[in-house]
Amino acid sequence: MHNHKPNIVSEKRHGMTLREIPDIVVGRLPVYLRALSRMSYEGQQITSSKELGERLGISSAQIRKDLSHFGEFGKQGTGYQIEFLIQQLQRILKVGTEWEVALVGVGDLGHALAHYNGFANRGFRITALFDNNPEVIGTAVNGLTILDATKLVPEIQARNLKIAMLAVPADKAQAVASQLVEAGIEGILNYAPINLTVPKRVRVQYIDPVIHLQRMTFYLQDV
Amino acid sequence: MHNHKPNIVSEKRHGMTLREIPDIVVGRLPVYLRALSRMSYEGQQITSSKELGERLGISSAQIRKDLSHFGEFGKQGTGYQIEFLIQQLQRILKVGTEWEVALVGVGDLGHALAHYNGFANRGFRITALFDNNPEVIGTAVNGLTILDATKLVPEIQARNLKIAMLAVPADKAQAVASQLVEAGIEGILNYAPINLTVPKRVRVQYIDPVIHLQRMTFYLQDV
DNA sequence: TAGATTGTTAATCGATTAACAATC
DNA sequence: TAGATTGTTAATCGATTAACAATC
Repeated sequence: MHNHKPNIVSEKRHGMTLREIPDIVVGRLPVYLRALSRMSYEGQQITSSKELGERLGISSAQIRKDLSHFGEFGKQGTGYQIEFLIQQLQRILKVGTEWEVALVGVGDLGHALAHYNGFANRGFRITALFDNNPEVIGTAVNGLTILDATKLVPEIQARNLKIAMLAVPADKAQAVASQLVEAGIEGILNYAPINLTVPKRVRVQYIDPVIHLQRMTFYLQDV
Repeated sequence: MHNHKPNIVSEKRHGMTLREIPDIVVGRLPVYLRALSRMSYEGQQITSSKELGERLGISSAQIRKDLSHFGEFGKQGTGYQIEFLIQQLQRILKVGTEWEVALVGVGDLGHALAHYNGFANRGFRITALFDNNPEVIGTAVNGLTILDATKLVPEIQARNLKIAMLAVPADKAQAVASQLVEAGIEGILNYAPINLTVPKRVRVQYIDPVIHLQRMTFYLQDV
């Protein structure tokens, strides 16, 4: 049977009770972190829930409530020290140091991901590339040698990787995902336009541009 | 002031009343469509809300309720004709025919998107490429000539494009987005890791892999 | 001090689910 | 017919917001 209760996780010891963190709150924290990092990059030192909310199209109350699950990070009358709040969110999200990430599938998209410099300073670094195409195995992309996908399980185990990006064709995605699970991967970022079946302990996030486009066309006038 | 009510849209005339469709429901329809298309591709002809829900990790009641906003598409005792339901969802999402899409920024990611064959048959086709790099302007990618980004507004207007993908560096994204709005674009799929400010009538969807990764690491054990 | 903003509470609002009559 | 499944209702559950005491 499915568990239709929201996924929640215990986080803060609060007096004697343990609070639970709704998934939807966790989902907003990276967005807060990204906006705060931008503010910091632009030289700003302090912000308020009101300002941050206006930037993100979120109510100030929601931001304060979300943060309150984890502690008290602001000052009445003043707001939040941006650098401090960034540090706290990095700690909460466990992105204070870098996670090493495996990338499976080095086609066009895989190449783009391997070259992407947007992972740096945000907690991730691709350190292993896999493909099953004999013509590319052994070649280097962005300084990393592409490994044989048949060695995926032992290589990932040996490196103790916990996160993988999946950029293989849709009809290969489930088989590779199962291998990733076997190798001990606990989080999969899936670019294949297909729903994966994995054990409950493994987190899957989906990126499919068409899903986003179709969410927009619903609201557009037919041409 | 912000409008913090959920975005809702009138859709179905239901007796005398007009129903409103919550954003969150609209967001699930493309996921249903993708799964149904997969089932159809695999030769299946009929499904039920129970089966579809189990595939997606969603309750059957939710699927039935979501669909009920738009009409009655199933048969008691039998379930849903997959092809028929696909057609209905395509109509509702307005992806029965192809939308022409502009792509701005033909770097690594832009190349991958220009080559991606996952848009075909799902309602979208990239028909215009723009970049500001003189070395690539005029060259072709996947049969499309890259146009000068300084011509973005008149070109998009002339072609009457309504949707654009934004794959430029973060520090250029807001400026380009403003141009897209000026050109009459009504939906932007933004790959730059930054929040865009656009008029309310313009829909923005965000794709930032790091956001997804950070949503996963929250739940992982620190290494 | 006066003004601003936090963290939190309680109320409101909306989404999800259980249950079932209808019916294929 | 018996079994299965829909579409819908009402109840439950959870998320958001308004409001405000606390306090910087």
